[in-house]
Amino acid sequence: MMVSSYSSDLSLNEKVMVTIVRIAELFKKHSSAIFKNYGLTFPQYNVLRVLDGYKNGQDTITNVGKVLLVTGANMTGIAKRLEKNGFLIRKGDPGDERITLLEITPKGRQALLNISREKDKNIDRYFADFDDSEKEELFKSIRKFLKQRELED
Amino acid sequence: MMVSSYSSDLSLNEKVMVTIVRIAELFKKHSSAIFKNYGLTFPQYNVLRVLDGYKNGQDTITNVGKVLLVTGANMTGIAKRLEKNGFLIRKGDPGDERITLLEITPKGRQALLNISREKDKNIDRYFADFDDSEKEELFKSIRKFLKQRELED
DNA sequence: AATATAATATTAATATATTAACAATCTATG
DNA sequence: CATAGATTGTTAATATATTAATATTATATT
Repeated sequence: MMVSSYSSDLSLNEKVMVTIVRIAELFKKHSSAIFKNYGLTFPQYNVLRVLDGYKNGQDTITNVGKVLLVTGANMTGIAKRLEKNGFLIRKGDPGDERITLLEITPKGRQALLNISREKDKNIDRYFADFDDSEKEELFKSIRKFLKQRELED
Repeated sequence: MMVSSYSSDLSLNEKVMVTIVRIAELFKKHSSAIFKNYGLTFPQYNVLRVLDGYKNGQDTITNVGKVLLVTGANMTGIAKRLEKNGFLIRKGDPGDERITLLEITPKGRQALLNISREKDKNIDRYFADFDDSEKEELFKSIRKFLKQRELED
């Protein structure tokens, strides 16, 4: 099987990008498999995670989308499915009738708690061969990487 | 705006994963914007890229899917749309009638050539602040990272 | 040779994602 | 105040993605 022959021409830069995309995809697959047992998909989990970070458990659709890089049209569907399954409720903002507020429910918070341990175990598996200083180094490196590109837009 | 308050509780490990997913998503968005001008989506481009790596420009649906971490059911639709737009053709394998071979067309190869320069320029932007040794270090680090997890399945 | 199992690909149902078009509300400017 | 423009969210069309069910062909086992 010549499965990997095509990658031999890639520049080092492209190899780094391909590897990063691959890690992200593997991570999403593994995480999704965990979340599924609790009735959540990957983006749905992340929406709850953002809401859970606020004391009142609320944020607007637009804000959550900005944090997660999810477009508004896409957020509409994700929020509707989350509401249908009782993980959040949607309510209008009294001060601005254009706005739809999302508020995580107790069921939503509980789901995050239930998922927590398994999720962390999955994450930690990636770091089995890294010591603390290596980890810090890697984080600094990819943060610089991300910042470089985020600022350009 | 308290947009980032939720992330303060994340462990270093989780921060690394979140950052990697974010880089991958940004990269996909930027790449997609380029490919779109040539009539291709991100996964469609990657399928062509795999086929282009073989001298005969051919591979089975299953093999391409394995390389790209795309499920078979998903490959069916992607290949059909690529065929509809003339970037590849589908043909049966004379030796095994279960198999559908994908073969990149001259139009497909030309599209890759046309995209090449812009694609590389986009990639190189991420590395503006990295010298060669830093880059090698980063690559080694994330390769170890990926291998650790790929071997577990 | 007959049949059970495996491999390959497709279809259907549902969720995610993007862009474009739209509707409703808010804000700013004259 | 009136209205032009911006903001917020939804809908529609299309592509991607997963899982489950299915059909077809290959392979293995008896």
